[in-house]
Amino acid sequence: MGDMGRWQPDSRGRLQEAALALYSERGFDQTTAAQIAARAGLTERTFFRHFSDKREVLFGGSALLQERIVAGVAGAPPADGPLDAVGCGLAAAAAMLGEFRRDLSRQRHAVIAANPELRERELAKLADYAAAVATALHQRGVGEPQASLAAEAGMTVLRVAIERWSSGGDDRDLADVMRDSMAGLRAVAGGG
Amino acid sequence: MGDMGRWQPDSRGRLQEAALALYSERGFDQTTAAQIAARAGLTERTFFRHFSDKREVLFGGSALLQERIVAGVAGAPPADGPLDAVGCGLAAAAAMLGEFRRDLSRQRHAVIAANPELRERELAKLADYAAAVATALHQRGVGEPQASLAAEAGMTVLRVAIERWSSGGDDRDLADVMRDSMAGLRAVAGGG
DNA sequence: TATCGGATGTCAGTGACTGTCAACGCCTAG
DNA sequence: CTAGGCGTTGACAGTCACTGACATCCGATA
Repeated sequence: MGDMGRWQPDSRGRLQEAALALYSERGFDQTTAAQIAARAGLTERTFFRHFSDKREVLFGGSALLQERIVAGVAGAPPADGPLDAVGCGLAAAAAMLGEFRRDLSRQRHAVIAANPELRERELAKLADYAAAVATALHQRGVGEPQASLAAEAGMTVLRVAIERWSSGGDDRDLADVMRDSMAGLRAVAGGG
Repeated sequence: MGDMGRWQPDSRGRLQEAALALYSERGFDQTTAAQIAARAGLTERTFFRHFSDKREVLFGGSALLQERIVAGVAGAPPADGPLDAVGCGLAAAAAMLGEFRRDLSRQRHAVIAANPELRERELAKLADYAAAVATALHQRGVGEPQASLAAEAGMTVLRVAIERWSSGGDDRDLADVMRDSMAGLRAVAGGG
């Protein structure tokens, strides 16, 4: 099922590493797919077999992250309201992102922040998460537009928290930053 | 200053019309920039002089819309809280979008909804609005992360409202739909 | 050993986008 | 009325993202 290469193992992983390195060194625009492939000991054609486009190579873990978030929402206490349930999903996300090496997270975040096309793709991923979370809320009996609003608001919290954690000076655990951001949203939205 | 063409007038407008028509008929992927230009009586090279890429031709009014939103926020009553101020910006947006021919709005929305790349671009525009709104809130004395959260939450409301208004069965005024969505967010976020 | 299947390499092609330069039309100075 | 400046457009060549088709290679299995 995995992807153990026949020649050198883990072609996909090597491509991801090479891409992050080159995007950091030369910038996204100045890096060609052929260069990434060459650095990984492969050909351009093989790069596009593993990743649908040049941006996607930076978002390899997004499907897994989405699963975790949805699982967190689905596993929230039944008595929780929509936004509390989304908060459980965010906690799951924070746990998963916390496992990763923080220097790599920052490097990746810096590359994405430096390029408009990559920011677009990241927003699209967050929108995908929001759609999946809204579906999970529907299964908890939440109707529309509450489900969509809670899901999208949750992704707003995720985005703001990751921004503060990853490029700002906030050195606490991501989970803490995220709880703070959620509280901030509640204060702004509830207090008027 | 304007763009009154030397040959036929309004090259830019003709390109926008041609693009919307072709994207509707054949789909975004199946339309080439050369085809759009030909339909407008111009060349491919001229298309890319007016629009930075194939998607941007559908977002010609976004800069103006952003100005209106920011003006709405800046002009909100000083006593209003952050989210109320953002609500004033949304009202300005609804007013401007309401001036447009509704059939064209729906056609444009359908084209965008049908294509992932165009959805990405629309999300990017909304993120731009959010950044501008956050800046406007800063000038009202709102700090971080309240400004970013209120701004992003407001764009969430805008997105959900436009979705309901433009492709859903909600036939009321956009301004009404938007007020409802804002109330929904407050209920979800405030009530838990 | 024969062969099958998945991953890779090779090659040719389309189309988005860019740089460069020439041609054109309008406007203004003389 | 003419000459020259200036902004818009056309023509052309080039790079690179991405795709389809086909050959090839490796490891596993009968």
